Amino acid sequence: MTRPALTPSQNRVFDFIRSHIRDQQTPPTLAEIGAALSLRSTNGVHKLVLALEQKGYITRTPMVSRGISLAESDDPFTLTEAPPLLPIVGKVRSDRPDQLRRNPAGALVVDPRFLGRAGAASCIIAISGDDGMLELGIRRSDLLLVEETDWQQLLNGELSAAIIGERIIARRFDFARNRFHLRSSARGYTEESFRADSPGCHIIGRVLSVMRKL
Amino acid sequence: MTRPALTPSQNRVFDFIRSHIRDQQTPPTLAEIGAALSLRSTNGVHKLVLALEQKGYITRTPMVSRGISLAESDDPFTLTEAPPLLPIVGKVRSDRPDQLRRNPAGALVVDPRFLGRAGAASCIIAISGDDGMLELGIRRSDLLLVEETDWQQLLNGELSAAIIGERIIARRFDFARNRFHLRSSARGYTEESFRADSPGCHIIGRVLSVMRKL
DNA sequence: TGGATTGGTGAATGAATTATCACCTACCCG
DNA sequence: CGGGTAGGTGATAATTCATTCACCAATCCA
Repeated sequence: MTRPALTPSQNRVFDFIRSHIRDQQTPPTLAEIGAALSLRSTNGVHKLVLALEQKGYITRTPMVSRGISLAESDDPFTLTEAPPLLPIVGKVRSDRPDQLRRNPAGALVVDPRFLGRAGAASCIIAISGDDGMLELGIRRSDLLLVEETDWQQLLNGELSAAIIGERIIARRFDFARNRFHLRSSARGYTEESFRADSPGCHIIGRVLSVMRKL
Repeated sequence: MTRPALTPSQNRVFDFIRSHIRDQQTPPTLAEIGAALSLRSTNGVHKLVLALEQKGYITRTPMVSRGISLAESDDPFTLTEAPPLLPIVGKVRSDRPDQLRRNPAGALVVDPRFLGRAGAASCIIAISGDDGMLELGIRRSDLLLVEETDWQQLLNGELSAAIIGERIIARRFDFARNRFHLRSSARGYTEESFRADSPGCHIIGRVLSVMRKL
């Protein structure tokens, strides 16, 4: 990270930007920077900011107000890339799968490694509604990290999350003769199967991780 | 902090604002909020944001782009403060418990809620070495979030993590007649017991959470 | 039934903000 | 001296963004 040294003026601008983000929770506008350094013209600021960008101290988004962000690697503030914050799904019904992200019951910070190759945007946290996968160590009210996918993407035998009625459950997924077969691995649970277009069953995606607070 | 409850729509907006600030380091514009919630008009967003302000969830600066900030009281903690990064314990031996944090095999970001009342400084991530707590949904190689405590602090029956030899296991803890009794909940595992000062067994603390990447 | 609340669409207006142009000053350096 | 670089003023164009108005639909409740 050997970036070119900053001139005194550039240093003042950079310091101001950094503290503004920390204190105000938002980057400054060019005019605000100018006011802080007693500059009458935003153009002077513009050039200084441009220099900061070229030297790799900040990143800018063109034509966006306050489109300044600190370059990675700078200070503890941006140093750790913000870990994913996934929505926890609330009440849903199998016939309204579009409502999955509608009423999040909150959000959960997860380690990015739990996502595997999946993007954070396609992942949600669902709460297991039964003990049907007990042998696999998944219990009622466990937190399931689910990658949303079409059921067409699932391989037979993959661990999937599905909405049955108003309950979200984890099951092994199999597709055959136009029907889903949801296999449990716990004694006392029988296999359930649904027509692929049944409103009583919606496949959310594949289960990537399980978490539980004791 | 008894603020009026939020409607589902307001909740979605609030969550989006919070995560936007969190990972973009800048509050969203009305248009950005609208895009995220699939609203065509910024006016709808404007009204929702207005409601959030009136209910005391956010503060706004008029006529300022991105002039939204989270109201105090919405725990500035989880927001500003980076989520806990806990060390993952590497190889250890029961007779050298002081080496627990010596050679961490990495670190894991966890949601602060998994810690319960425990401080992040006293918590570590250990890897379960067997299936002795299968009935509880804990399996070999699961990640255990353990609060380090003296065994004297543990209540009988609490779920604890212990080092036996070179393996870390989760067990129910009981103390009687100067001996630890580590009870398994899985068939095929028998209770083990150790003298309180046995070098073959070290109690790490209590297990607060379990996580597993599939 | 009728009104209040909430959440929308769509469009228009103006303030806020960024980008850019012309031109100036000071300083360092070959 | 001449030229390059950094930093500045001032003005203006271009775009983003917040605000506001008119109107609509669903829901809840008296």
